[in-house]
Amino acid sequence: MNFQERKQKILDLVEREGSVDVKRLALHLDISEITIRRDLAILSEKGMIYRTHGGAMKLSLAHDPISFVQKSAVNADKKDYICQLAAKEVQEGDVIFMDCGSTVFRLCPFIRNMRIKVVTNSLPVMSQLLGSAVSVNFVGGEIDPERQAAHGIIATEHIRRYRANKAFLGVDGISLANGLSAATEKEAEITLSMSANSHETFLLCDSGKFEKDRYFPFAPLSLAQTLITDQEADAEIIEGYEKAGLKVVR
Amino acid sequence: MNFQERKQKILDLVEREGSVDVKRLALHLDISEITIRRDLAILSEKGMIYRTHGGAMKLSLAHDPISFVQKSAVNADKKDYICQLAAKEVQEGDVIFMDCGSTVFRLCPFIRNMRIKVVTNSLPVMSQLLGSAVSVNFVGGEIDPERQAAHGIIATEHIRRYRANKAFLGVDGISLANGLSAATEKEAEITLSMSANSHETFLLCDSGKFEKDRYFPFAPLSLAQTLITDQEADAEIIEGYEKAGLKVVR
DNA sequence: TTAAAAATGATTAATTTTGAACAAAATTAT
DNA sequence: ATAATTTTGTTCAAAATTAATCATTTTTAA
Repeated sequence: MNFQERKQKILDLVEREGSVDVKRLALHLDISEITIRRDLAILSEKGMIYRTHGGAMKLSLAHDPISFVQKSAVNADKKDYICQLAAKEVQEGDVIFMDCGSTVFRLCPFIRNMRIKVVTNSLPVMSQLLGSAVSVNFVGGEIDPERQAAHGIIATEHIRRYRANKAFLGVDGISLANGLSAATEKEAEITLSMSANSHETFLLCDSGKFEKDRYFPFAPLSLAQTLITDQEADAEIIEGYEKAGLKVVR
Repeated sequence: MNFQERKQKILDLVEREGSVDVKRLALHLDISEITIRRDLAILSEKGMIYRTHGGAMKLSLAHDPISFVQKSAVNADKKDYICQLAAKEVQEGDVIFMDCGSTVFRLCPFIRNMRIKVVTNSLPVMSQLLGSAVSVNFVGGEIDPERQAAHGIIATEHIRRYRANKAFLGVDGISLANGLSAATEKEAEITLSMSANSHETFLLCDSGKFEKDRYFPFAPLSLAQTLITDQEADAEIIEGYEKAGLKVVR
């Protein structure tokens, strides 16, 4: 029994059963487990099956219903709280920008049923909103597979073609001294152009990022009109931001 | 029962019932409660469910997010055959256009490991190629949830910004009398602009579409240089196309 | 036929997943 | 509001799975 034969049988079985495990395959094909593992590794490398611990599955089954899944977010509950507040700011008929931050992503479930237009450079956001009441406009350009989003010249040009009522943007850091900062230039670029082309800018930012500066400071606090955060935010810091002109919602 | 399988069942149940609780899940899936909690935590962090005390809930009442797995296409094996041939035309370093046809989609597995640039307006194509060796450039614009692709003015403008070596395009109908035809104007628009901005145009078209006219004829046969098809194609018809100037590969 | 290369198997170390126990937090009942 | 109950987070250990290494067998090619 050579690899080609085993490959055929494995694929057959995966197709029929949906999932298989190493032990049973080894028994069934009368070959050692290590060889089965090697076979599975090759098949999954080629994108023909999805490798799981102890076996493998059909790709279509393992594929998440949302095909572009956000990497596990920290502070999921804080972010959900923030997004609930943010959703209240959205009205039927709005055209809104949404960037590719993990907080902004969680706004999706709260706006799915509204009749609005969303312009976004985030694949997860798009995939969450597709098939909902929301009309989605995706910003094109080179896709960064890491960030699952479009960036670059073409993307910013695309954004400039549109005019939105509201922009909902994440930031990686915010401080009185240095304003807004991002982990990469590319993200900052998107944030700037979305903000520039929308009437009102909302920052979605959990309190953990307050008074933290990241790699690339790119704008003063005055870029945004409103900061939406969680309830654990420090009162003094908030007061400082308010004095700097930000409306703080929490 | 591994995580992937449990995830399936949990999401299923959440979808059907609207909410679930840890105890029943543990019983039902025959696994400890702590593991269920960990599973729920992961799913909630990914934004797929809403975590509650003692269980989890569906995030939105809207129906399933669209899965990007292309519906099992008709004539799948013919299409795979065609794509195998098409893949031979692709060389390392190429920049290629791929449209949103179901045949073109099946080209993805054959080019995953090549170092090329793909410019596409098709979500399924992008999703298949993300995370592979291929660098993906997605055409922006309004997303048509039905067709899972970007169309419209912005999309065609975006395409015009790029210059590709090769375009791999599907057609819905092809005939000596009326040339190429499409099911919708939007698709035709994309086909035209991709073809116009690439050095060489390949039509991927199974023989079932030969001498069929669809709703919207939009271009002469001479739009393309090469027609790639399957082996069941009628010899006389092919001869006709060849006389009209098409190179036919099968 | 022999040497080289590829595939397979066995062993052990590392990693991942799972479960148990108990303190902390949240919810419910009184 | 307070106590009782439930649920969760955390830490650690056990079990299962995988990766890595090397020896053995099989295949291929000179």
